[in-house]
Order: sequence, then structure tokens, then C-alpha cells
Amino acid sequence: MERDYEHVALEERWMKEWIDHHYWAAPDFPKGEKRYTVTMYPYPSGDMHMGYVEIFTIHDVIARSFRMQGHEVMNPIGFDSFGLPAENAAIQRGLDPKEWTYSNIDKLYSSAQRLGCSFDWDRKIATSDPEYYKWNQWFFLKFYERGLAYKKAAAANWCPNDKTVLANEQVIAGRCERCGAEVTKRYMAQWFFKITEYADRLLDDMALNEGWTERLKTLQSNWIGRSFGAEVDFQVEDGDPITVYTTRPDTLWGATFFVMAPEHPLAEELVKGTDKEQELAAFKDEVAKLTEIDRTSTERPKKGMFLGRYAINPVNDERIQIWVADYVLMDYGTGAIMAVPAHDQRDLDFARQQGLPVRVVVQSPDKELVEDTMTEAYVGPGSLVSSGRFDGTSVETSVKDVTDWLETEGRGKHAKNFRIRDWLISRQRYWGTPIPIVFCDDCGEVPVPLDQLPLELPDSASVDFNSAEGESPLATATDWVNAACPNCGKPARRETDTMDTFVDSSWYFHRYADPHNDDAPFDPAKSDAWMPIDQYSGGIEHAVMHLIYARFFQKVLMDMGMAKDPEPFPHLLNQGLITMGGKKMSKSLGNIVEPQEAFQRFGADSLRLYMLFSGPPDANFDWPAEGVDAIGPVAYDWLKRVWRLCEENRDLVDVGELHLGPADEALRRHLHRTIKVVTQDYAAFSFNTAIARLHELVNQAYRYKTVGGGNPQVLREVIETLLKLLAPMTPYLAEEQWRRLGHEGSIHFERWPDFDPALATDDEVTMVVQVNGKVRDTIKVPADVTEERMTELALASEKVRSHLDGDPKKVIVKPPKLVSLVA
RNA sequence: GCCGGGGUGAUGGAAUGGCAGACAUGAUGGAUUCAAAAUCCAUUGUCCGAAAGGGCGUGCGGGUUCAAGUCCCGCCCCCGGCACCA
Repeated sequence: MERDYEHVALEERWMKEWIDHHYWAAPDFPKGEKRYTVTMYPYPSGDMHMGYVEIFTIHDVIARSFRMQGHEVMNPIGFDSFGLPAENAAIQRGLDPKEWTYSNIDKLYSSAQRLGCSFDWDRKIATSDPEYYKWNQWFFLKFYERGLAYKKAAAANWCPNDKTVLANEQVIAGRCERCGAEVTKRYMAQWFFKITEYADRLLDDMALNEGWTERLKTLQSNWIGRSFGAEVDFQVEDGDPITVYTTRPDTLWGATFFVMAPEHPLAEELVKGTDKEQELAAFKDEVAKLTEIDRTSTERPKKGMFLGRYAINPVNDERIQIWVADYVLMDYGTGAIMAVPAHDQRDLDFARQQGLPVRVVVQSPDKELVEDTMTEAYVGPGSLVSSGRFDGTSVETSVKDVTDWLETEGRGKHAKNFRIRDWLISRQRYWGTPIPIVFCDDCGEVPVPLDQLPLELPDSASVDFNSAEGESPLATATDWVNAACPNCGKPARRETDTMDTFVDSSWYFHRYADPHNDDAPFDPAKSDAWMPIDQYSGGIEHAVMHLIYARFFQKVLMDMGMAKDPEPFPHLLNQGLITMGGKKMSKSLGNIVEPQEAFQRFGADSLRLYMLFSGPPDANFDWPAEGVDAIGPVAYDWLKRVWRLCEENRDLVDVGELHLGPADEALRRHLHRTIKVVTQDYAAFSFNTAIARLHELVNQAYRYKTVGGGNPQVLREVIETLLKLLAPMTPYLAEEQWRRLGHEGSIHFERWPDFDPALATDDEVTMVVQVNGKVRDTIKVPADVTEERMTELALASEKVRSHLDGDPKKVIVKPPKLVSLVA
């Protein structure tokens, strides 16, 4: 009995079956070969959008194909449910952040289910559950014990719009990563995690991540920003020594002045009691007023002032002026530099502007450098001049040699520096994990004892979300803030800042292995059974934030004996971005394609297939202007064609004896070749070409009858195999047709089809004959043709002969496909 | 400026140094239909040619090779990251 492709009814039916019977539940300890697949858990900002559809679809296809290929798969999902949007909904619309968050979570779970995602619904987590964030607090206390969590008063990035501080990673080109507001600096006491202590390991262990793209490795390397050089001590005339960091110790003899960051505490000390004291104070004010964008702009002319004091260059005892200038940053290196204008563009610009001396100490082999007129600093190779005992040595060797010499003289040492800063985790927000610290007048900073966790958030009704500038809304929950000191019992105050939500996401993939544990964040035995993540997928926007924090956590877990792998996700897939008209889809721009509409009109299978066929998973995709309609001709119409193929041929009766004619042979050969290449395509995540091959298979199956075919056994083999190859991409249609073929079990637990190597190889191939690199003829030859026979056939071709003048000068034969002749 | 990725028909996109444009959409013509939809067939890089056939063609300019979208050198443009990091 033939039936129409009623996509909505059948998809909803199978969705229910899969969920009700826990199809995708993973055991705590895998028996066979495991595959732990994780997609970066989403933030519950509303209902599902196309970005999630793409990420979930690609990820789901991978998980499903692993399952069919005989692996034991754990494919969990959860929510990164703390964060600013929930709190903003509270401020702007008076909603309870908790209610807002959890209603979004419900919507997203049902949309993900509707999309056909094969997540393990029994392992769901939400980071805003006290059962989860309890362990954020536990980790904080463990970090604190290990000296990896500390509080420090420091100039922090302040977003005036979100009214909270930001980690360096959350400042993009001087603007807030979330809202785009210009970031300013604010001097505040904040909690930090000591990620810098792990900087070397974070950089070096990247080599273990064999499944990472160059792009991602570069992004992280840039971020960590390790450089090697030397620390050199300069004596202040009538004062103490100051250390500078330089990557070019070989240019020490060209240091003609000395510069400190305006905020450098020593600057103030050096002018104390002199007539420069006022001037410096004014200068510092001026610099402080600049936003991050202005301060770091290379366009803006540099500003500086001479402090009236001198330093002694340790290599030649020269007396050089000490300046402060805004181009020297307090938080890199030592906050002070030796200025070598001849060989550093910034120093040269400043020297020319202030009329400071320039001295060439590396002479270019190509063009003589002239100190008085040069406008571009020379940073290339060359040999040292005016550098005392090092005159004539090359830059290449002298960086090391000079530093070695400084060390023996006791004036400096080898050193390295990082761009990465410690991770600022304090946020002046309500909807996050409370930091478990109490401040007591007598005992000072006291950690909340482990047995008092979780330290739960107060009810949002007791919080005033319009708290004072720079203060967490939690500070307004008086009953909550006032607590007894865990140490002495006297009245004390709780820390009111909450943690950056990147803390939550730094270890959630361990929790999945043991999501209901009340005694520990997770049982390492369970986590070890699944870790590391075999396939991690998510957006490239997390390249430096989440991915670096989680790697840091992993290393600390390892040091704590809670994890065995140095790297948590050696294989990572970054899906491309979905845009429309070149812009991110957004309601305000009106360039949105609603998944719900696609489910109704074409079905989840069509939507999935459309996304997969649009290009490689890691490529960006600009959705066509026609919106949802685009799915129709490309995906839905073809699925109807598949559906019809199944329906029209299902009831054919098996004629018994297998007798194969040429049409049958041809179709079977095509089928087995398809299995072979599609399997390869799946392994390479090349789903768009896999679909193309399945298009061809379906075309051949339709053509089959018109070329004398019709063997029911062959057709059944083709259809069943087609459904299996399609099952990870369009799980609903595959399941429906599989069952309609009379199978009791689910297609999703079927074994991936094997191909017959004899059938998957062509017995006849097309040989190409080139003359002087141009194709002049194509000839069908047996696959096992000899080189001699190929040459013979090529030279016998009239088309070939007409382009040859006599015998060819040279013959190149690549069996079985190519003969190349040179006339 | 430095680092990474990319530039192929009308469109999305295929091509271990070996027939560029697989597959699909769109378009054009045809079959079917009272008509439409759906379906099926054919054509579809470009130029010359009635055809057979031939020339040109993967951002630009060179090179290596029997053979280059692919490798090398020099550019241009687009996307992403980092950037007064000493």
C-alpha cells in the first residue's frame, strides 16, 4: 500500500518513540570501542535558531554514524544557563531570571528533539542548578587551596553598559564582546585564576591536538603570545635598579633613552619632591581618561614626558633620560622598556617627535642606515656595530650571546614573557555562581567550608537589580550578605561577586559522565571511561575563550588527580557561520529563517539535509534570500523522490532464484561503489559530497527499470543500503521506510553496510589520451590493461594520430587511466 | 604590520598534479495534462563553426612539469584573529 510522505506525522511519531524508549542512553562504562561526542552546550537565549540547527545537525550526523559503525557512543546535552541575558530580562522586563531561563531551556530541548537530535536525554545538565554550581564553588575552593585563585586590586576592563568587569578575552578590539560598548578601565579588587602559571603547558600541549586546524592553533598561540628574550637591569642614577624586558638584547648598545608606563609606581617615586611631580600627576590623569580603544590606537601620536631623571645603560655606562609614555603598557613585561629607536619603530617615532638621539647598532647588509635621517626602524638581519666586544657578530647569534654575557656579568638573564593574563573571574552580576568567600573583620578572607556548599543564590525577589555602579546586585540582598564567619562565628559579609560563566563551561564535559553525583563533581573513574572527547564541535567564536579556559581546567584537574588526559578535546570541528545577506540572522534585521516553520512545511529531515548539502561543515553559509522556501526544491523534493522509490518498490515479490543480468550487475556495481565512497565521505565529514553520491544512486535506481532491470532482490539491496547510508542525515525518513520494509528493530542500530571490494572496483575504465597536454581522445579499456596495450590503443586512434607528426618524442603511461604523448 | 583561511558557471558547490565545473538549484526547450502542480527527457562555462571539430577558460603576472584550480615566485582582493606586547 503506497502512502504519501507525511513528514510531520511520521517525524513526531518517531521522535516520541526514540525518547520514550531511551534509544540514545549511554552506559556509565562503555564495553566496546567508545566515542564521546560533545557539542558545545548552548545558552538558553530563546527558541532554536539556524545557528543551533546547523551545529546540532552536523554533530548529530557524526554521533549517529559512529553508532552505526559499531562504536559505543555517549552524546550528551545540557545548558550553559547562567549569564547576562537572563539578568537583563529581569532588569528590562521584570522577569525572574530563573523562570526566564528554564522556560527557554524547555523550548530548546523540545526543538532539539524535534530536529531529531540523538542526545542522551538522561544526562541533561543545567549550570544554574544548585546541584551543578555547587561544584563550581567546590572547584573554586580547591583552586584557592592550591594558590590558583587569588584576589587582587587591579585595573580591570569595565563595560559601562553591562555594568560588570570583563576578562581580557572578552574585550574585542577595545569593546565589550557581548554588547559592543567601549570598554574603560576601573580599579577594583577582583578574583583571578592563575592561568598564566599554565601558559607554557597550554602552548606546548597544543601539539597533542592532532585534530585541530592550523587556524585554531594560531588563534590560541597568538593569544598566549609567548616570546623569548632577556631581562636587563638598568641602574637609576641616585636610585635603585629597574628591570626591563626585551626580545632584542643584541641592541642594548642602541638604547638611547628609557621609558616607563605612566602608571608605573616607580615613576611617581622618581619625581617625588621635584618640580615634575605636578606635571606627572596631570599626565597620568590625561592618560587615564582615554578609553581602551584610544589608548591602543596606533594612529594616535604618542604622548610622553621626561621625568628629569637618568638611568645608566649597563652595557656601556651611558647616562640616558628616563621618560614616561603612554605607549608603554604597565601589564606587559616589567612595565618599563629600554628604547632603541634605530631598531624599533615605536621608539623611533617617539624619538623623532621628542628630538631624542638615535644610534644604529645593527648595520644592514643591503643598505647603509643613516641615524640622522632614517624614518623606518631597521629590524632585519645584519652585524653589530658600536657594540663594544660584540662588534661584527650577527644578530642571529648575538641575541643569545649577549644574554649569556649579561648573565655572567650579573646584569641580566634569559627570560620569557606571555601576552596572556590571569583569568579575571569576578562578575558584578546576580545570575551566576556565588563566590564562596566570607570577609570577616577578625579573620579576613575566609573560604566557605566544603560541607556548607552549595552556597545558593538568594531569591531574585530579594535582590535590587539596579545596584550601585560597580557593585553586584547581590550586595542588596542584605539577609544573604550578612553571614557568620565560618572561622570565628562573628558577623561577617559574603563576597557578592559571582563567577564568570566560563568557569561553568570549563568542566561540564566531565559532569556528563556522572551527572547526578551528590558527593563529588564527578567520579573520575566514570569520566576517565569516556574522556577525552573524541569529537567536540561548536562555533569558532569560542576559539580563545572557552577552549583555552577548559584546557586550563583540564590541566589543573590532571594535577589534582581527577583527570588522566592532558588535553580534553584533541579533535575539534568548528562549524561555519550561517548568515543571510551576509549578515548574522537576527530578528531586528528581519533576516531570520524559523526552524519551526521549516519543521512544519518540509520536516526536520529536509532541513537537516538542506543544511548538510549546502557545503562543507566548516564553511560559512549564506542562506538564500528566499528563506525557508529554499529547502523545497533542494531537499524536500529529493526526499519525496526517495520516498517514492521506496514506496513503489517495496511490495515487489521475490522471484526466488537470483539470476543477474547486465542491468542488475551494473546497478549492484554502482551500489557498492557508492557504499565505498560515501563511507569515506562520512569519515571526512564531507556530507555534501556524500549526498551527491546518494543522488546518483537514486538516479541509477530509477533508471534501472528503463534499462531492462527489475530484480526485486537487487532493488531491495539498493533501497535498504540507501536507507542506511541516509539514516544519520535524515533519521526519520530512514526509520519509517526501514520499518515499512518489515524490520522489527530500528535502522539506527543497524550495522553500517560493507562493500564488496570486487563489486566496488570498476572492471572497465575510461582511458584519456593527451597530446602535448591536451586531451585528444578517450578510450574504454579493461581496468587491468597493460601499459603496452594502452600505448598501442592510443597510437591507433585516428583522433590522436591527426595531432601527431610521426612518432611521439615521449610517451608517459599511467595505467589504467592516462596516456600522455609529446609530439 | 604579523598570523591563518579563501577567490572556480547565473547560484550553492565538486575535483590523491592527470578529461575543470561532479551533484544540486535555477534557466531554456520538449513529453505528459483541458490547464496547472508533480513527474519524465534534453540542453545549459565561453568564443568560432551549419556540423565535425577547434580556440580560450579556476583573482592577476611569471615559473616548474608531458600535464597546474592544485606545486614554486611576485602581486591584487575578500574573510577571520592578533596588534604601541618592547
